[in-house]
Amino acid sequence: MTTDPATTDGRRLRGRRSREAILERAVALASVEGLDGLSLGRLAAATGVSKSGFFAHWPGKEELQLDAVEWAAQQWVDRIVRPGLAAPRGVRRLFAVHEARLRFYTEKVLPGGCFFLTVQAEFDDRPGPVRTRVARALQEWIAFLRGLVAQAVELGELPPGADPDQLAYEIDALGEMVVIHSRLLDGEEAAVRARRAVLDRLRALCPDPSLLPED
Amino acid sequence: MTTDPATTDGRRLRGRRSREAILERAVALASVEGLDGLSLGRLAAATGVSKSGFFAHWPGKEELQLDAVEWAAQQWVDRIVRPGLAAPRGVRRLFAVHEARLRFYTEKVLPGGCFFLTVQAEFDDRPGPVRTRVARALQEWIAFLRGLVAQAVELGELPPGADPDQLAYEIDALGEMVVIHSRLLDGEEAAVRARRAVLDRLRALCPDPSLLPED
DNA sequence: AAACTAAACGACCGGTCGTTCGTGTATTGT
DNA sequence: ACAATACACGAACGACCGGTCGTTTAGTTT
Repeated sequence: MTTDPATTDGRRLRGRRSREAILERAVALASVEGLDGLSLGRLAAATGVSKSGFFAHWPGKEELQLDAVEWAAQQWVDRIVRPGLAAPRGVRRLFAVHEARLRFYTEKVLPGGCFFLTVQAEFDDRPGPVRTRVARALQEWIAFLRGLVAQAVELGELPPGADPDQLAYEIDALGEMVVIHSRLLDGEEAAVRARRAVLDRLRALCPDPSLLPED
Repeated sequence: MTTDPATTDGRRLRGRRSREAILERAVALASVEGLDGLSLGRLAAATGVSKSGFFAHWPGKEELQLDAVEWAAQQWVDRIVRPGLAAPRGVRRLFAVHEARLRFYTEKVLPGGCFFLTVQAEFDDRPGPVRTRVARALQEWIAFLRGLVAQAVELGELPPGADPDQLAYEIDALGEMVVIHSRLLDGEEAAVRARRAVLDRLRALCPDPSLLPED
């Protein structure tokens, strides 16, 4: 039987619910205005709670920001990493992850397009715990991509000379800039170009052309 | 003889000087904190003028922001476009522009790395005159890159099938993301990878390998 | 039913924001 | 010499910021 008060106590349950609702809204709003641009007053209005109610969950704004990064990272894993892992190891998985990311953008899951782009640009020059946490998230994402490339090399689906760090950078850069280009100029064309770029790059390297779509 | 009061009147001269000094500092500070994150109070302290002194030059903050974008665009032309035009037409000019941009980042001309990355991420979801102006700047930059690609195609230095829009997107994305990667994780490695990526891409397309460096 | 506890509230704090206003001070034209 | 002009200033404004306070509401325990 479950006797953990955190799951049986109705008060704490209610608290956890609103905590999660707040974090979800915070990530969505921060994808537009940034974690610092987001004000507690407006976040309160958007979630329907009072401003002072926040301080029952977090001692200050910075702790809320850190939890928002955590929440966004989890969302990224759920929406991009995990679906990608459904594809078979090698270049197909690598490309599936890239496509999952592009889908994340074109489906407009977040109103601002990408939480991490906004927050990375916001905090890359502002030392502190938030920057540290954001840097770790980027580092883990790049390490994940690098691992997928290395796996593809081991499987012989990419040539032994392929540099995992190099390819991971290229795939990330081509994917991330879709957000800015699509929102500021093209609409959907940027995602098509980011897909095309990575697809051509991988097809040029992969000895087995049947592993990747032609277009 | 010059009788234009704007250049002979010592008062207006002094005004223009401080106006330009303010804009230069504004662009530098906005590359770190963004155009909205930048406060007039701190900008005043950084330039040594009083906060109220701004309103002798601009009716409000938004007009200052618009002029800052203009100033940054001019700086971009001076530092990246014009030096690139010194190279001979074709793939060499295209690559020279890319390298000039990477140099702009690695030389830390702006304390935040790139004014436009910060401001694009800040305003891509905020309608208004600033967003419009920023979008135009990006559009002009992409059009410039596209023109360089088209020119290289005409010269036979890139195959007729090369898509200028596609290549312009790739080169911009690979270059821009250097800012985030270098500041958040790698240091200088991101610039090396961005250079390598574009160089390999162009060398793979260019029929004359002598036009581009080997490494 | 009384005692306790977690969550959420409204009112308010000091501080900073962008902006306005009245004044001072050089430099200019007459 | 003396207004007129252009720039810059200090003081102050209302709005909003993150954060604190004492209190109320809802759920649990005994």
